[in-house]
Parts: sequence; C-alpha cells; structure tokens
Amino acid sequence: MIVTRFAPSPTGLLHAGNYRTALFAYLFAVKNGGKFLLRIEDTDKARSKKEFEDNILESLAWLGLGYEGLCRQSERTAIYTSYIKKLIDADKAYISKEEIKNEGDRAEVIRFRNPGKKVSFNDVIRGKVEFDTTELGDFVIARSMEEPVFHLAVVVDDFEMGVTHVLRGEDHISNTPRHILIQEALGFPVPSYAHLPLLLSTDRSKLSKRKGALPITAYRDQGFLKEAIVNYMALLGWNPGTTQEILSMDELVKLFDLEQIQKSGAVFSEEKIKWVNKQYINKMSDADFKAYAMKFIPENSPIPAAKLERIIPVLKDRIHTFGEVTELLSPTGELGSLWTSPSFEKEKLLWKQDSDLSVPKSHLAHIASVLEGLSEETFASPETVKQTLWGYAEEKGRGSVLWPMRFSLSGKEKSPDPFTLAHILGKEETISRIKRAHDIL
RNA sequence: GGCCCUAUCGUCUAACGGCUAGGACGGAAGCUUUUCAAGCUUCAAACCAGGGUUCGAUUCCCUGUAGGGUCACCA
Repeated sequence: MIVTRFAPSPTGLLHAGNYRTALFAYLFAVKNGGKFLLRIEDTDKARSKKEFEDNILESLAWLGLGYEGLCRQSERTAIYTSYIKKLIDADKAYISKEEIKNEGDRAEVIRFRNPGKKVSFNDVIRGKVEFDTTELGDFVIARSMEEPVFHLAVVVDDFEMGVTHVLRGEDHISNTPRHILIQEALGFPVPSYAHLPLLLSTDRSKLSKRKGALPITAYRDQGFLKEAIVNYMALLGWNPGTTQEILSMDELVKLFDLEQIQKSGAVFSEEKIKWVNKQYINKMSDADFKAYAMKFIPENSPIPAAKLERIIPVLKDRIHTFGEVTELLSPTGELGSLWTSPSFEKEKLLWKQDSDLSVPKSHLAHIASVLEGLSEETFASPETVKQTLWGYAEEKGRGSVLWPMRFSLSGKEKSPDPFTLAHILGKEETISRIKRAHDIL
C-alpha cells in the first residue's frame, strides 16, 4: 500500500508552498487508495510553537486534506533513542566532543560515521541524482541521546510509519543523500523520493514569509474559497494534460499523476488565483453566495435586509474575493451609496455631450413622473423598470437620460446601471433621490 | 565559491523528432443598453546561446550562460 505523509515543522505560519506539497502527497495517496499521514516535526523545542501547530491543523481541515495518524516527534523520543543507541553500538555513529561555536551548542553531540561514498537515487520527478557524500563529513544526527536532529528523526519515522513515497520540496534534495546513508546504516529500505519544484515569489526566489508569502488562512480570511485555493495550488507545477483548468477535488484525485509534475519552480500569481476564485463564485447558488457573503458584512451593518437581498446578485457579479464585499459596501465603496444618501455637485449630472444643465433637469423631471405612476412590483426586477424608461432614453439619447439618472441615484462616477439601482432602492427612495437631484439643478 | 536542480509568451503551462509552437491569467482593442463591473470577440506576446546527433530539432547529447536550491547542534 502506498503511504505518503506531510511533515511540517511548527516553527512559523505555513504558506501555499507548504500546502501545495501536502496537497500533492494527499492526492497521490488518495488516488492510489493509500494513506496520507500527518507528522508534526517539532524536534526543535526552542522554535516549535503550539499556535503554529494549531494553524497547520486548522488549515488542513479547511482545505479538506484529511489525514490519518497524526503524531508529534516530541512524543517519540524513546524510539529515536533506541535507534541512536543501535547506531552507536554498531559503531556507525559516535559521541563527539565539540567546541562550542554558538549559543545553545552542546559540548557533546552524536555524529554519524560517514562512509564517504557516492550515493545516488532515482527521483520520481527528476530521474537519477547522484551525490558524493564525502564532503558532508560526519554530520550530526542528535544533540543528545534524547534529542535527535531532523535527519535522524525523519528517517526513523518514515520507516516506522511505513512511508513508501516521500513527496517534499526540492529544497530537501540535498538532504536526501544523508537520509539514504542513515537508512543504509539502519538497514531500512529506501523509499521513493519525489522532490517537487519550489513555489517562487515574484522575484523567482523561494517563497517565504519575508517575500510576502501569506499563510493559507490569510487567503481564507480574504474571502477565497477553499475549492479555488486547492484548484489553483494543484495547477502550480502540475497539469491534467488537458486544457481544463477548473477542477474539483474529486477530479484532481482522479487525474493526479506524478508523471505530469513540472521540474522547474513556479511563481504564485495573485491575479490568477483571483480569477479561479471568481470561477467558483460564479458557480455558487445565490443562497450559498449570500450565506458566504454574510460573513463579510459587519454585524452592525446599517443595510436593511430587504435591500441586501437585492444587492446580493450585484455583489456576486462583481467580486473576485469575498473580502471585496466589505469594500464595495463601505460608505466610500462602489455600492456604499445604496444605503446612505449620495451627495454631489450638480455639474456631475451633466452628460458629457450635453451643454446645458436644463437638459438633465427636464429628463429627471420626466423620469420622476414616469416612476410615480409605477407600482411597487415594477421595481421587483431591473428589467421591468428598464421597460418603462427605455423608449424615452432611446428617443432623447441614452447617455443624456441615463447618466443623470444613474448619477442622481448613486452619486458616483462608477456604479451599477440605473435600473439595477432603482430596483435595489425601491420606488420611494428612487423617486426621492431623483427629485432631490432635480431640485438642485 | 563547492555540490545539486532547472531553462517554451510578463506569469502558469501544452508539445513526449516532423504542422502557421496551442491554451489560461494578465495586457491592448472592439462589441454589448450611459459609467464601472461582468460577459463575448479579436490582437500583441515565448522555444536562453553555441556546437553536435539526425533527412529533420523547442524536443536527444555536450558546452556555455542564466536562474534557483543547499552547504547548521533549523527543519
């Protein structure tokens, strides 16, 4: 059976690069009916923090990457100790007296007795990779009998847990010969290694917090859908071999293949992930959309429920991330004037091709009189409002009629069309705004 | 610098020796009911360089160049 694992170290907030690795390991395991394990690598006691571990668990749960067999290396010291002893007894490792160079250094550590030979392995993605391990020297495998270093702990755990395929970032490729040396010394089988291409910042260096990489939960908080994040991450360094770009988790599982993984690093594009998110927003039902959008509307929002109901489709059409809901509805946002009275200078009501304020004044007077005669039901959709005024607008010039109408309703250079605005505002408020604009002219 | 990995439009990528090098994001233009957004259509945009191998190379090999990773008692 195929067993993969995600082995993050809780020393900081993990970004998309880390979760992309987790996603690939998950997809590969699930596709093959195998197991996907989670192992928290907290052997660095000084830097490991509970809050970071919590964030990892929260992120995996949100993304829907289900794992089994969660474990922490900090709880497995007895196991490591036994293997360290084994190595020392076999004279494959030894206790070494050290000079203390840095704070925290120990006077004694355990070093691996490096046979100093060439080690090669067949990377699933890159093919044969060969290293001369001589230059590694007798590297440290433990700070003490109870404190293994990453290299030892990884090898022991992957063996103990039956990991068959190690999918990890390309930055680990140079650690692999060390791991193989330890495996050979312990008599462990060598798992398959697949070193994934790195995710890059826009300057093409490794993605990192310093280079602006956000923790995955920040994307959630900005209003990205988990489906979009998963979809986009899967497409960085992998493709289904077709031009299909919108893929559900089920489709990803079905199509995923290590053969299709790219060898070179990929830049994470904020633009494209927004586009992907938009595709998923388009697919949501209005009810689902509303439920999700409500999380981004402040509790004490002054927007009346009835209006909100009519604003929802407009929001759905315009946003790429749900965070934009908050912006759009803020007083200065594009839809802000839907629930606060607009104020503007009367010159704004003049359509660019008209020369005289008397033109919009007469149009507004006409519009007001037409609207007065309409029933409330007419405002139930933008279309029905449009029908009552379209003929007039065609006759007098669309811009000349529609621009002042739209501006008097929104008070903004940019806004939805006037019929949609009228629909949202309702009969009474629409007429009142148009009259107010008419009166200042 | 040593070692290792990589190299197609600005970005993500397709091509598994043989077509005008295809798609997507972004960009530009146009259309669509006035503005904005959305949508639709169209356009611009790439095989890192030089040697081989071959009837034929973006594709295979070599060298160079460039970029990246890694050189911890961090993972």
